[in-house]
Amino acid sequence: MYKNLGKIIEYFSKKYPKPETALKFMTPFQLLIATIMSAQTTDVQVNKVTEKLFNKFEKAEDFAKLSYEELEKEIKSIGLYKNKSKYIIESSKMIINKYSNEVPKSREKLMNLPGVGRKTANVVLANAFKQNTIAVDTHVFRVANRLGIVNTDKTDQVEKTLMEVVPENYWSKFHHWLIFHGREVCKARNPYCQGCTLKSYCKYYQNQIKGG
DNA sequence: AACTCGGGGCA
DNA sequence: TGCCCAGAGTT
Repeated sequence: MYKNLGKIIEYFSKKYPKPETALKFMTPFQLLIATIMSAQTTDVQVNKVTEKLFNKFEKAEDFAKLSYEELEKEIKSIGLYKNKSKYIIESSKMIINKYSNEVPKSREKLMNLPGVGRKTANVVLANAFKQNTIAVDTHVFRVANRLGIVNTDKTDQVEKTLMEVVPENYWSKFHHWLIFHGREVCKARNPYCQGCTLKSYCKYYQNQIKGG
């Protein structure tokens, strides 16, 4: 058991009493598409395009009909739009043809869709299907390593260890907490260690002050 | 294991 | 205006 976890949970519970997904939840299909789009960009950028996009195109059939070029125009502002347009359209086709027009509810099947890796699959499982998972994005990965809750460069190992160490009823909250903390305080570059309440529990900070 | 895809935000 | 940020697929 990671010894500072109680303190960390206590701090986050106060600071973020009711953490929620930044991606606006719609249908499971739309959440899947929004999550595919969110790779290598921010939820803010994705939310800028989804309202208009889902107003024009609602269901898998609507996306399956589009040409790559048509969809590229709609989502250009999120970047990596050629890949993502292809992933979205091909995933839509696969959902229709292979999964009876239902977003699959298993991780294996979700990860079989183009553009869906483990992080995206876990986000969909957690938010669309209320399965208890910890999706490991770059924030979760970085913050968990810095705090010293995990010590690994393997994403799958971060997920595994967090699920072992964090009480199950906190998995979803913990996921959001590390993301918020990673964005606002424990940033990839120039983290605000001085103002961070968790610094006395943080391996990264302790190493910083030791190193000078 | 390294490379590719690409825009927005910010110093 | 150039650097940094954020996942998945391919080679």
